[in-house]
Amino acid sequence: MLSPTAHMPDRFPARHANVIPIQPATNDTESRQGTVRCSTCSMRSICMPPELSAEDLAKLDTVICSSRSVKRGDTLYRAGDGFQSIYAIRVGSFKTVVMHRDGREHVTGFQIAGEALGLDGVCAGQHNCDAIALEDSVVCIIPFAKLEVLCRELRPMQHHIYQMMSSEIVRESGQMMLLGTMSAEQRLAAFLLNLSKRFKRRGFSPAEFNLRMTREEIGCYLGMKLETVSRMFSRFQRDRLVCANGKTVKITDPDGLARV
Amino acid sequence: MLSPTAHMPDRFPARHANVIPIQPATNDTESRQGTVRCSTCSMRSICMPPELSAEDLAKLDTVICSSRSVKRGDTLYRAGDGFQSIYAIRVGSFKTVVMHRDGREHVTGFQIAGEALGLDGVCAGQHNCDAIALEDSVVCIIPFAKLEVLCRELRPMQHHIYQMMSSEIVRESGQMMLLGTMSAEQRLAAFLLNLSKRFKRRGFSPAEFNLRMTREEIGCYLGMKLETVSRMFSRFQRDRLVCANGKTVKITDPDGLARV
DNA sequence: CGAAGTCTTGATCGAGGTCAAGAATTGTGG
DNA sequence: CCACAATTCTTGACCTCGATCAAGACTTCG
Repeated sequence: MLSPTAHMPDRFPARHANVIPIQPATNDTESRQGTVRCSTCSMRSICMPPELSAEDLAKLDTVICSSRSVKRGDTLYRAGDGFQSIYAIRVGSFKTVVMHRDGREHVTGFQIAGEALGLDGVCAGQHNCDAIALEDSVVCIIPFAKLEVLCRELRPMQHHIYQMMSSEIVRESGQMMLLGTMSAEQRLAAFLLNLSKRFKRRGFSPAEFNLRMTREEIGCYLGMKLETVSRMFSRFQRDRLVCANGKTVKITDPDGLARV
Repeated sequence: MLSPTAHMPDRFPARHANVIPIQPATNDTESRQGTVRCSTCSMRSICMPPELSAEDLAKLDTVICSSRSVKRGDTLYRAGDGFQSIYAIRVGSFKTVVMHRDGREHVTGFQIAGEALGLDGVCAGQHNCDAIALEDSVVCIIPFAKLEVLCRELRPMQHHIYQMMSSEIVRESGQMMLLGTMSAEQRLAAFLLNLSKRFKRRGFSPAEFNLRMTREEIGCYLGMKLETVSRMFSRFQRDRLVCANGKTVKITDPDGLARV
């Protein structure tokens, strides 16, 4: 584990996050959002295990007590940055990007409100990818060292973190299958249905939503070129499966889309 | 049924170092109820965190105390099987395969001695893929519920499990990048160099080793057809980067391979 | 030994990449 | 508010890498 004195990359203002000592609430100098409380957060049913008692939640509030705003296009963290915290998205959305030394980029995921960021950093003590906001966003900062302490006390939290990491492993397996075996058409269909499902889970319309990412970013996630993404959208439109107008997408025939 | 001793598959000539099963120091005669001891296992430096005390190891021995033999071609677990344990490979190697309902298969990983299997099961309480032995193998059985208890007591173990899961996330990110952005030639080169590195880590020759998987399995892992795998091997041979003879591979120009 | 599985190589084809041009959308400053 | 520049998106024409089909060689094993 990195020592608490591990230096902060200078592109991050030093007041950020993890250097804040073990002190509850009031001190979040860097947050533009004020105090964060899991105990009263509307996203809790998505972020946290259901079986936490009021007492457990109080403990949680001492660990997760600061947030951070990230403007569209800005990075939450970059590959190589020292790892101190994981993040839960409160508002907005992100993409995670890994880069090969030759400059080749690949989008490994899109994350929306209620989802976690940064789990890849535990492994080597430094982040493995860039996390970039697709729109103005707010994240809860979860200092990982403190979380580990908490997880030794609260069995449900411990299990929940294992589940979160395992889910990410399973998600990536599915994405590998998509990239390894599906046609461009099938990939885009799977992508849209997956987004739809996640929006639905959060109480939004599964049928109509706004894409926060460009065709190029979608392509980079699905392993194809932006022109191909555009062509597949046109094909779906022609086949009356979706009605796509720029970033606005309306899924008119989800079953048909699933059968592609 | 289960063979009492892990034997070396005789189809592999003995002159290749890594063919010799990576034998733990203890003589473990058998499956399932055979005694396994992390405290005296030669793989421990690969499987476990270094900072465990003798006392910690004794605790570990109460959790990880049985092993299981899996014959070539047999499954350790299947997608859908209830999740109870994770596994550490003592001897041999495996592939993990996810299947789409339409029958499409994708190999998500190859695991060799010292590596873990089954972490994908935590998420939904059931395994997400099939784990199939590529050769006669032996795994340590690690009951996950007991491991969780242990991790609440032993900080280094707790952190180690987080690291293992995070490593898997990072590994899969890299594989997604490979599948999403690289040419067939680059994929095979990256695959061979990755295997080489893992063998080296275990004290075997990084330059010469035996593939335990078929061209088809490699292709299914790298998102290409077996014919393409074969063609790429021939191309590397022509360019004097590797000397491939069926399953025997000798990397003659690792730098050249990395530059592909 | 023969059968089944695995590997190599050639010939051909097509999905998706590349290049190009123009349309639509978004953002910015006056 | 509009004008205009910068992104982003769509569509067409063409080309390439890797898939597909096919045949034969080699390996493994009962």
